[in-house]
Amino acid sequence: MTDEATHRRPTLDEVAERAGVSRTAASRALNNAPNVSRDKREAVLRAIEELGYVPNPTARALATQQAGAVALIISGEDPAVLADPFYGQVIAGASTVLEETDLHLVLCLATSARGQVRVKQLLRTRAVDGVMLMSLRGDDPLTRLALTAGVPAVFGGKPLHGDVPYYVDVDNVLGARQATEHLISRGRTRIATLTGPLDTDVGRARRRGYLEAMTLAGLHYRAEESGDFTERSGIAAMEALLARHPDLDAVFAANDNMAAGALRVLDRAGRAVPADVALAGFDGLAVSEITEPPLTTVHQPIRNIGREMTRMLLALIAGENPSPLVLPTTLVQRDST
Amino acid sequence: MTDEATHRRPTLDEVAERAGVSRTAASRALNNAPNVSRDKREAVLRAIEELGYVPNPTARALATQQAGAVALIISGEDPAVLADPFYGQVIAGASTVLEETDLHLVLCLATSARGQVRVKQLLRTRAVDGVMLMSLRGDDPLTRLALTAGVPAVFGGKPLHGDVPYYVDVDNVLGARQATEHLISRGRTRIATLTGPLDTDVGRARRRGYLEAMTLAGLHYRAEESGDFTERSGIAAMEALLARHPDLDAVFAANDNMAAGALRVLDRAGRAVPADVALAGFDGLAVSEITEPPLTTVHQPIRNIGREMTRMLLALIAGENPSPLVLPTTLVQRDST
DNA sequence: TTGTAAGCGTTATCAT
DNA sequence: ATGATAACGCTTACAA
Repeated sequence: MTDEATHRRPTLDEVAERAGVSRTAASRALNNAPNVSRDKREAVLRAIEELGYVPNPTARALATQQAGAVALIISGEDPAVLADPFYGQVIAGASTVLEETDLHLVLCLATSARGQVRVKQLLRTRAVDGVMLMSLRGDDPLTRLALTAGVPAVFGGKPLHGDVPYYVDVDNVLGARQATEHLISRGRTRIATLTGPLDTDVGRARRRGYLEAMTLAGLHYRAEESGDFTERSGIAAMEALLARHPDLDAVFAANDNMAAGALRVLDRAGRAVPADVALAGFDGLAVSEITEPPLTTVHQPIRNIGREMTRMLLALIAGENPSPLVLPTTLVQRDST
Repeated sequence: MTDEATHRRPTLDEVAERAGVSRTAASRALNNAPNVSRDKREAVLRAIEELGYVPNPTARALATQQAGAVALIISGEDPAVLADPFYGQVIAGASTVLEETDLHLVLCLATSARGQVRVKQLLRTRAVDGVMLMSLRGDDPLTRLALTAGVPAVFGGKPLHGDVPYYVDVDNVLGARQATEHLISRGRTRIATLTGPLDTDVGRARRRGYLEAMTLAGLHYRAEESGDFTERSGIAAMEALLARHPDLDAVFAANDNMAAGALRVLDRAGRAVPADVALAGFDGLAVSEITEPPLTTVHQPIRNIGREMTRMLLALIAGENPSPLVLPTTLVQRDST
């Protein structure tokens, strides 16, 4: 009603006084506890209304020893990781779940030395009630830190080293195997792969899926280059691959960004896709639909990953003991194969 | 050192006791205030070290009346807006600035009814020391709310209605005009435009730039369809455009996502780009590089927008009175024109 | 059902 | 320089 910009905000004491009750009663009414009489409660609510009272979250947090927030921690080489629309989806998924609670989402990029330090502080000071971590490298000190910080932690994708009790992942091995088997079913035999970073579980798992499929099919052809999931790295890796293995007739890229990069290289090299070289990616990002030709890819339910990570964290905070989750992937065939 | 998971954390009182000083002295040493003797300070720091003390941010926040966090509020139709890599860049920019402070970043999606309510509460309860708002629609109630909440607020892009004192924007009119003039310089005369949402400033501004260029060049051709900055909407809009104005020879799309969609439609319709139809976008997102042909686009320094918004907010919080900022754009010519 | 009083862990004030 | 003492605004035993 009135301009609240300059007005000092009323406290619960003032509400209580106005309602003619004790502060305790006011608090009870505010948090609709059972043990308040009808009339007192109404008096309090009226006073709250009249005074425009809003509770002070910080004071409440101090009293209840709950921060009222959870953090999403994104590790990685540099802040540019966020350019990958992947994270936007995860965040969106997390948000929709948090909306139903009274928890806020704190976003932390642990992508620089300074950022790592800040995350460390976040954990040590227990400034949040729980954390979700993504994109940890094999030797990321954050893994151990998160596990010993005494704060509920769930991981998005298993870290490479160290067993973590709570995580949400997709079956990367199976997905990659299916993509490779699909390429094989299209009659390809000289199938190469563009791997992700081999110091991450996801990078290794997708490579393993490729190898499994090749082995199971009795194919002995092997050709690989690794990248870091960016399109740029896909370009470099594909160039190297083409130089070293000019006879390849198919490529399984560990994600869509790298596949998009590979596509450009193949294009420039005059290799028709899929006629000369069949190409499959992983993720099911928007980019896979807009390339020419659109990419066959292994779709993973990214939004769900964010949702499920958050649900798991909430369960953990509530004192439950949720089981790790492995979400399914689905092969989406498009014109690149 | 010890497993802190179960151990109760020491308080400042305990530090003081251990150091044999008053809590006041301990507090002073902790925040390295000037008025502490050398030996007392050292004793305190030693005690802090030995006890593994970390200050409680909530208690500090209550005492100092500062939340220790700022919020980035993203409005929009649905949570899918985050799929746009645009926001990832803004977030990355904001993070790099916040890393140098002791402020956390709270991310809020005001994309659902529930989300709007939560943002409202965030503002009313003053749970953060300042807010940055993006993607507000013309009639977005958040605009007024943010301005009257008594919390420092900076806007990313001017809201359509209502003058806001603090914002970071790019010169959308000029950028769009340059893109259109570029198309004209390539000999095109029947230039159409795919606009953004016309209830946003950015949507209208880019349309205006198009109109200005056409008028200045004495071109009377007019053709437009509007979308919502998604690739999907670009497809629909381009289809409509092509149906109604089959004679067009160039298109200025209000952003790269829509341009990418338009490209697909043109492709399917057998219109060669740029031979038959020249196509330009806006943003300079990664997508503009990977289409075939790559897109001519108006590049805006997205990362900087996040950085500058944050800097402006910090200045505001510090009690300064920063000036609004309009960042420059640059035309990047690629093969689509 | 009600209220008193004791926290929660800091910082800020004000004498000394 | 120093240290009581009082905020900060809420929750929660505990007693009545």
